[in-house]
Amino acid sequence: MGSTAPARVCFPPLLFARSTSVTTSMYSACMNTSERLIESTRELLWERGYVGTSPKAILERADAGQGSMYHHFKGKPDLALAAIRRTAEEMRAAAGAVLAGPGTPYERIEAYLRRERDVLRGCPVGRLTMDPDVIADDTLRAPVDETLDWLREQIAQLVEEGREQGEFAPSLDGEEIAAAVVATVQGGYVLARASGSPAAFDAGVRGLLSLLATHKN
Amino acid sequence: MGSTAPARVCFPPLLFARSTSVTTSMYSACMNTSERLIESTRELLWERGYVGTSPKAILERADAGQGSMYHHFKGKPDLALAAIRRTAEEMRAAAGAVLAGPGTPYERIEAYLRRERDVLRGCPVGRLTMDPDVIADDTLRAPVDETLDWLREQIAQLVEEGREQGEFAPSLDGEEIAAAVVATVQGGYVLARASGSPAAFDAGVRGLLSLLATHKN
DNA sequence: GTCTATAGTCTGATAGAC
DNA sequence: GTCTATCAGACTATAGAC
Repeated sequence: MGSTAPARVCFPPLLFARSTSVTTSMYSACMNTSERLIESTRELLWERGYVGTSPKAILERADAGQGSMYHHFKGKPDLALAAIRRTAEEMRAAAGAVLAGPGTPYERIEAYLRRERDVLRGCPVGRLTMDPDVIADDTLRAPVDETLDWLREQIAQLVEEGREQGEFAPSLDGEEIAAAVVATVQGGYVLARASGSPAAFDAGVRGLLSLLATHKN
Repeated sequence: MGSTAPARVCFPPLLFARSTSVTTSMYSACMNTSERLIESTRELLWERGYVGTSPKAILERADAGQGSMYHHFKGKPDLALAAIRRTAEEMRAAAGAVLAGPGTPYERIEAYLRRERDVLRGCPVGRLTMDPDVIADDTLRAPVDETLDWLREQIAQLVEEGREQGEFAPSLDGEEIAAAVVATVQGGYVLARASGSPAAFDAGVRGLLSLLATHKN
């Protein structure tokens, strides 16, 4: 067994915060170069966005040379695409698990809204919408669009389900409520980061839930 | 009267979209250099954020040389601060006018939510929260924080007023509803930019209003 | 006040050795 | 596969002429 051992993710990569600037990635020992490049890019895209992330910074964090990056990927956009797709997929899985979990439709929407989050870091998918180079490139924007669209659809179906079961008032529109729910989360990150505290995020979630709760029968 | 004529804003600078890339600013003829630098920076911060905006791009859009910028401002952060402060002030004035306008508390909140917006451009204040260099610098973050905080306070007071007048249910919490309202707007921009269409923004606003409306008596 | 010239660093990419 | 060397251009700032 040498350096060509199958890639195994030792740590759930984006689940631990990286508050300190380190030269060698904590997981550099247990991933191949391609994986390290993708994970480093995912972290940097989350922290600094696409425009604020340079190949040099990616390579330093991944502890790799220029050649490795241009061997595995066509360039910065190509590597970013791989990173964005993986982040989108991860978010879909995490949100899907909560939304498809146990409980009534209201309870599952509440579980999604109250789901544990690293609020001050923002949403790794949503933040990309503020990146001009991501929005300008349909290929980079697609995973972002699809993920948020999928999320709204899931919640809209849940609202419709709740209406049919009589948990929600018949007057509610599934797609509109879903958009309000997802927007409250995405906007909650904005308020939290502006104030430097998660309090505003939590307040927004409680506010929306208080409005939604009184529509239950 | 020469080039030292008092600065007069010919066009409400940020109210017309700049879809095309131009070398000379439309308003370059009727502003002094300092003003042009600030207005160019405001545009670029809105379009590309702080990290994505270079002094070179600012100077080209303002039709000014390096020397002018470093004469009037200490550097990029100093110029950005002036631009951010002005944008924050403008947003406060615009939102304040609607929130202090005619109508019941609900109607004024509705007017704020339905207020005409260039949705796909996003919020010139809120988008800065996704900029790592803005969040890392308390001086740059302050105007953003203060503006969004002020906005939430205004809406919270409006909700309290509506409760006292019997328009809203007593169970509603002003600060929570205010956070949900502002978050819905900020998150609406995210959804709209992801999908490339203002539809999701409008859906979220309608969803929130439909929840809030049935709390009226 | 405004300009150009210059500087040192970073960006994003290519070439070619090992 | 991975590395270093190299490159043209951009980034941010300073110096000094006008």
